[in-house]
Amino acid sequence: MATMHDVARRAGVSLSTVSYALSGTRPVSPATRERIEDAMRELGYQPNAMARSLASRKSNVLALIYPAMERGLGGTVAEFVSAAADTARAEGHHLVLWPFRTTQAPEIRDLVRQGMAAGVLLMEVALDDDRVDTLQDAGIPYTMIGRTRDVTGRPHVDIDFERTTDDAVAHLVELGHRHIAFINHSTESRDAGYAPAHRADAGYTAAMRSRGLEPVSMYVDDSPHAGRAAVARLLDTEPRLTALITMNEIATFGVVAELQQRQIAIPDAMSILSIVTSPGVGDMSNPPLTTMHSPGAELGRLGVLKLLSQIDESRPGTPDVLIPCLLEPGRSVAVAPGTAGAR
Amino acid sequence: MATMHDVARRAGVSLSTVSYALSGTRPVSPATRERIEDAMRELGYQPNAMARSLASRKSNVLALIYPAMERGLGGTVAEFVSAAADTARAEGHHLVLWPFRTTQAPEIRDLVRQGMAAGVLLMEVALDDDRVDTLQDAGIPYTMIGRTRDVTGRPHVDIDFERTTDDAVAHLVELGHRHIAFINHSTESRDAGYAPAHRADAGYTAAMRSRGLEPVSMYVDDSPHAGRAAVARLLDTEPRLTALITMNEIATFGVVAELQQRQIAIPDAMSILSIVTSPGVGDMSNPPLTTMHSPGAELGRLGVLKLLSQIDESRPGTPDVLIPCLLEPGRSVAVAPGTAGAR
DNA sequence: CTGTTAGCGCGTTCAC
DNA sequence: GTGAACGCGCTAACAG
Repeated sequence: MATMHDVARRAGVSLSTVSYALSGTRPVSPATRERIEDAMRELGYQPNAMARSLASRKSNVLALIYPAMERGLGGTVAEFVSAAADTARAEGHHLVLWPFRTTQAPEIRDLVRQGMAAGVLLMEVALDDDRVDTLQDAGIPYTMIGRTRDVTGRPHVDIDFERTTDDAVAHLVELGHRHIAFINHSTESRDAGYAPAHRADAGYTAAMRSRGLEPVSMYVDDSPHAGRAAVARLLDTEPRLTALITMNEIATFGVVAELQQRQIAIPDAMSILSIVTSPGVGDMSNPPLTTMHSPGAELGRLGVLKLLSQIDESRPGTPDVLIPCLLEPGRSVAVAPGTAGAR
Repeated sequence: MATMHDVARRAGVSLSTVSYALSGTRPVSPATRERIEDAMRELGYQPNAMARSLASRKSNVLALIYPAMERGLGGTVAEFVSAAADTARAEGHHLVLWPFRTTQAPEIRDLVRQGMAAGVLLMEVALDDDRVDTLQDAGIPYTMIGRTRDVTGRPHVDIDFERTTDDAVAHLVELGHRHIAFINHSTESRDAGYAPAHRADAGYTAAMRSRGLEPVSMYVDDSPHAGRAAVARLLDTEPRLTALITMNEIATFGVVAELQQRQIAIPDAMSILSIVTSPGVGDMSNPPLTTMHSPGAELGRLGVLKLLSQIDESRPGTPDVLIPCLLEPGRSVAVAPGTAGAR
């Protein structure tokens, strides 16, 4: 491994000149700059990241904590990670994932204190999350992807679940639907304080009530079988149902299968609107589902920028932001049966 | 942030003594050791990882490259990551994930050269994989989780697809099945050189032929809908079918749904054996699927140990290893219809 | 068993 | 525009 010293000698300049040529902190004449660059190329020089961050007292690593390794990374998270990594790179940083469980807040804190990262991106934030408190107390730069119950003074970017569920209900109501059920994640996730389940439920309920409609919301396990069972129960208790909003990809597979088996036509007899989905899931069903797609990439980008603004005081601050999911028409939503004409 | 210097002063010892007390490289008397530990505690001392690896010329970071961010992480990978992280920690290292696409081999190489990691774990290795060549040429310690076409001199741990498929066929044949089809991943994945698709297909085919049976293997997209279509086609072309081996979790959902819709009883009329699955997927169907579970955790552990042995010459070498998936009985496999009595 | 000291590779303040 | 020199926090000889 060639060092800066080697480059300097080969280029016939001083060590610091090489440093300046590299960082651009100080003007360097085009001639010497070229000589330096040649030397670097010839030697295959790579600056030593450790020495650099030791001397500069700053790291260019951003750590993304993704705790739900047990369940794996969903498509939404994948989009998020890709965008976050690209943004970090564009800003001269490196995004790395640290596979820590939610209970490992102290480990996360210590790693940052050891200089392993300049700041932390927290995913899968629960309504009450120890990690947030720990990082806040330690004065470590962080940004939540998601939100705790109370967000005052806590930098975050998140999906706007309230707006998304309201948009979903509004879309269906415009098409004449009056009896719309909501299929959420499992009761276990709700009880564990899984924020999306809470916020979406609250949003859906409010959206229905505000339109004078009766909410029917269900918590369903993430499995096709549970999805089928949920449909069976719903049709039983609410026969007038004409539309379903689902926020549970795996269960939605079962929902579709059960409806098909019962010869309930999608979308003519039953509309399905799958919200907070990852890319591609809509096309995995037949007919392709109408979805509201998570703003994963946008959140990744904004999350990184927000974190960088926490780390580097000189950067412009970025606002906390909530982004709704965007409607992607498929063929699983139609005018409510019995509704006159088009919308 | 307190430094070692601060600790030394507070404990009334020399700086190097603190270093030795920390690393254990040299004996330190219990008395002074205690004083040092007290001082560290009182100051909330955290060793600076950058300075340490700069001085020692070694990093304690292991990078796991996971390229399939496009598709997200499956459950198998999640098991792998958890075990790998735990093993790394137990060995005094840190596992971090680097989200790089397969085309970014040079970036990976450069990051290691910059000292950002001591070695690299490669996942989703294709039959022909640029990353492997790049790392090998650069002399960077690495271990494949998976295998290229040619594995001579290329450290790896992987699923034993040949053995797994043979075990699967053997299990079904013992139960009297003679007409057994195989549902693989998509043709696209195969054409992209996705190694599991190739190896499992070859293994299944050989396993059938060696028993005088006719292989019927299909490449199916990873979607419930494609799974349903595959079943329809299979029943059409091979009506004597009594068992299916699937290596495609999402498609399997559709397979089950289609069979149910056609009133083909699982497992009485059709056995389903889902191989290379992640934990929990078996229970997501009804009846719960009989599966052959990927040795994710074991691969994670062995992969890390193997990488460490590449990094540290003084460690005992570990052999390349192939581990078959393990049968986990569910209720989707039974004696072939028409088979007299039990096995 | 402990202390002293010379680097590790680079950033950065000073003088020139 | 350039170079010399010091220090970032720590490891690892080298001396006792």
